[in-house]
Amino acid sequence: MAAGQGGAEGMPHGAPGGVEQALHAAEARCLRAGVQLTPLRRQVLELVLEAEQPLGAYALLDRLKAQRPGAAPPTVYRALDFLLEQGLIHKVERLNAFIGCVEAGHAHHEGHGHDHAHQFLICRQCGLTVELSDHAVAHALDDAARRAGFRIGNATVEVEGLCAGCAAG
Amino acid sequence: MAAGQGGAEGMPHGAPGGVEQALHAAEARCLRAGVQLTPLRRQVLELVLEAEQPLGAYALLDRLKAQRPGAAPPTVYRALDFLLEQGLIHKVERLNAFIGCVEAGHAHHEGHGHDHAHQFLICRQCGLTVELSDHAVAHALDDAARRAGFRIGNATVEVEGLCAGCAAG
DNA sequence: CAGGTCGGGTTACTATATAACATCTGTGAC
DNA sequence: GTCACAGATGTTATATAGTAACCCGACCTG
Ligand SMILES: [Zn+2]
Ligand SMILES: [Zn+2]
Ligand SMILES: [Zn+2]
Ligand SMILES: [Zn+2]
Repeated sequence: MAAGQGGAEGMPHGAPGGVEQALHAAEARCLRAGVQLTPLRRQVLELVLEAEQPLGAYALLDRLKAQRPGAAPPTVYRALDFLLEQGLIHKVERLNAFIGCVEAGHAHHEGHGHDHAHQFLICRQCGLTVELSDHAVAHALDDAARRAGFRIGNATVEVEGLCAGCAAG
Repeated sequence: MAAGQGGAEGMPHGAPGGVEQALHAAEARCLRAGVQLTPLRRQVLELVLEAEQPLGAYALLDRLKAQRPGAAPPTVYRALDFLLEQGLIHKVERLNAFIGCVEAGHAHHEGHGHDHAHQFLICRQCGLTVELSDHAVAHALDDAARRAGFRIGNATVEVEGLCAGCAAG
């Protein structure tokens, strides 16, 4: 954790006021999917979206406790499971942390539901984490797996490196 | 953990008697690198290589205790750190588990040392885990990262799916 | 009013990983 | 020789991540 870590109002990856917009999109999406984006789930999603870096479950729990003193690990894990199932967030395996899906708000992707092909670029210095949806990567991986006789499911693709800012500065 | 989990004498990914060969290759490699493949580290490497599936640190610890009753978590984690640094094993992030590097014994790769580009295919049903070194995947990832302004470091690429055997049966 | 489903509270626990300090052993300086 | 140092391991305690199990209230349905 090196760079700007604003409390609750940090500047997320997408847009400054994009959190509210993303929350509304998530509500609409859950409505269409016939699942409930309850206040708790919405709160957890909001916490994930507000952070400009992936947050661990216990970091989320700490923040959640401010609004919901009784919160315990299962509280946050259940909400995270739901959000993962709905494709609203992703887990970054290398960090044991969670981050909002950048595609979740895009109308033209709403058909996908969960598990679209994605990749993460993680800056080792400032922690900046960027989500890509690179088709070339997805296809190369698909081909390679097929050649090995595998029927493909979800893929975890996470690259550690230096972001443009940190490489320059 | 679903399929055949032979005790200490399982059939590894490569060859039946390949474990001894791999251990000798590892010794030679460490010698050349000027680092010590101590008995403890060698034992841990052997345990990793004997399993035909990735093993978690505590599973390794249990097996290690049979030979080394005093072993504790740091014992095995330190050995694993060493083996990771030397490129003799990899960590499978999705499983929090460790597996021998298939390249480690290949003479023509010995120059690389650690962190060669690799990918894992993990069967969700039988746990079979296969390591690939697909250049097309590596290049696609490299390109994508470059376009995003990232200077690339290590990549974690892990695909969950069904192996040929499980897809057929 | 049952009886079912779902979300969530609560407690306790398991699993994964590391910090910190102690001990031992070999090596080179003096 | 012995002092100082580095590397490897032992030892104890703790931090971090994730789950199981049980309960309870809200809601719907017959
Ligand atoms: Zn996404
Ligand atoms: Zn950076
Ligand atoms: Zn490898
Ligand atoms: Zn299989």
